[in-house]
Amino acid sequence: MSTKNKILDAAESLFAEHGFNGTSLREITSKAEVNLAAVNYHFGSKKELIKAVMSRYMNVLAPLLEAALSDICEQENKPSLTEVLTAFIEPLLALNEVKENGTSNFLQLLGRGYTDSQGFLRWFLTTQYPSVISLFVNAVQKAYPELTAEEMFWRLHFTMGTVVFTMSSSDALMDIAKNDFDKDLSIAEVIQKVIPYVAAGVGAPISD
Amino acid sequence: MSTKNKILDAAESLFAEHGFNGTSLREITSKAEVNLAAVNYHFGSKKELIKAVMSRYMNVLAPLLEAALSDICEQENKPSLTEVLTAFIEPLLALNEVKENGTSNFLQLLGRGYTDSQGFLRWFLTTQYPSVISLFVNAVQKAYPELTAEEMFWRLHFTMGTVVFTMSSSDALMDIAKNDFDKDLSIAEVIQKVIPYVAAGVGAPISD
DNA sequence: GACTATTTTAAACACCTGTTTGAATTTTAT
DNA sequence: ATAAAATTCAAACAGGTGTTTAAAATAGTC
Repeated sequence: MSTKNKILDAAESLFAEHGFNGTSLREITSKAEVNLAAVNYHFGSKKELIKAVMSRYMNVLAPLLEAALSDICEQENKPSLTEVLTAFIEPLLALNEVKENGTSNFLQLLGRGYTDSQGFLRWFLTTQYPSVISLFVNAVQKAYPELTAEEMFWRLHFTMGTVVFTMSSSDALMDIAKNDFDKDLSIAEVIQKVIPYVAAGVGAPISD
Repeated sequence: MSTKNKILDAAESLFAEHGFNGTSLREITSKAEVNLAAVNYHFGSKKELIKAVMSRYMNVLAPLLEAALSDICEQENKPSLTEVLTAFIEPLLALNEVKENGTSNFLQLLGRGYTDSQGFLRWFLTTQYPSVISLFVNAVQKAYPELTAEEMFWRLHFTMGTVVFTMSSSDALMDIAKNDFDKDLSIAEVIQKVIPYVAAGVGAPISD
C-alpha cells in the first residue's frame, strides 16, 4: 500500500474520532507508520490533506446521489419525502466499499467539518458539489410544493444538523443504546431511524 | 467590573465563535484586557473556566426550565409536543438578561461543547443537571405515550442535534437568510422556526 | 551499471499552547 | 500608618503545532 493511501486511511479514522483540529500530523504519520514530512511532501499541507480525505468519499458519493435524485425528479408521480430521503441510503452505504466503516467514517467527518473550522465544509459542499444540492432541493420541492423557498432553506439546514450531528456522535449514541436497551445497531439501522424523523420535520405543516 | 467577569465575558463570546479548542487563553486575556496569568489565578485552569462559563447560564436556565416542565408534567390534560417544546422558549430568552446576546451565545456554546472535546458536555449536562433531563423525558412521554423508551432515546438525541447544530451555526445561517430572502431574523424567530420541525420529528408515526 | 528522478528520513525551524513562578503592586483590616 | 492578604504582572517553562531543509535511500530509465 502506498504511503499516500496509508496517510489517507490513518487521517480519516483519526479525523473522524477527534476532529480536524484535534488531530495532529504527528498522530497521523505515527498511526500510518510513515515519516512526518510525508504529509507535506504528498499533500502540501494539512488543509489539503483534509480536502483529499473528504474528496475520496465525495467523488464516489456525488455521482450515485445525483443519479438517485435525478430519477426522483424525472419520474411522473409525486414522490413522498420519505422516498426522497431514502434515496440517500444506497449511495451512503456504497461508501462501505471504499473502505471498511466508510459510511460511518464519512458521516462523522461531515459532522466534524461542519463544526470544526467554521463553515469550511459548507463552502466545500456548496462550491465543489452544487449539483447534488440543487437536485436535492428540487426533489424536496416536488414532494412538498407548498413549502416556500425560505421555509425550505431552514428545514434543510435543520435536517443537515440532525443528520450530521447524530452521525458525529453516533459512536457514543450506539454505545449508550447498547448499554440501555441491549441492542447493537449498525450505521444503516441508525439511518433507518433518522429518516422518519427528518421526513416528518421537513414535512411539518406550515405555521404562521 | 471585576477581572473575573471580564474574563468570563471575553471567554464566552470567543468560545461561542471559535469553539473551546479554537480559543487560546492569550486571545481571551487580550480581549478582556487582563494579564494572561489571571485565568489560572481566578479559575485554576482552562477547563474550569469553560465550566464556569457554562454554569453562569445553566444556573439561570435550569430552575426556569424545571419549573416550566414541572407545570406540564403536573397538569391534568395531555400536552401536545409543541407545548412541551415551547416550554423552552421563555427560559432560553431569559438568558438575554444575564448578558446581551445571552440566549444566542449559550446555544452556540452548547453546540461547541457537544462537538468539541468528545462528549464533555454530555457528561456535564447529565451529571450536573439530571433533573431537567428527566423532567423533559417525562413531559414528552406524557405527550406521546405510545413512543417506546428506545425510540424516544433516539428522537431526543436527534432533537438535541437539530437544535444544537442549528444554533452553533446560527450566525452563518442568519447571514445567508438575510442575503437570500432579505429577512433579518432574531434568535427568538429561529427558535420559532425550529419548534414545528422538531415537534413533527419527535411526533413522527412509529415505523417497523 | 551509471545516471536521473522520486521518495524517505532525521533534524531543525519558528511559533503557539496552558501553566507556573516570584516579585511588584494594590486592597483590606487592624 | 502598618501589617497582612489578595491581586496583578512580566517572564519563563516545558511541550506541542505545522512546515521546511538538506542529506540519505530507493526506484526507474537509458
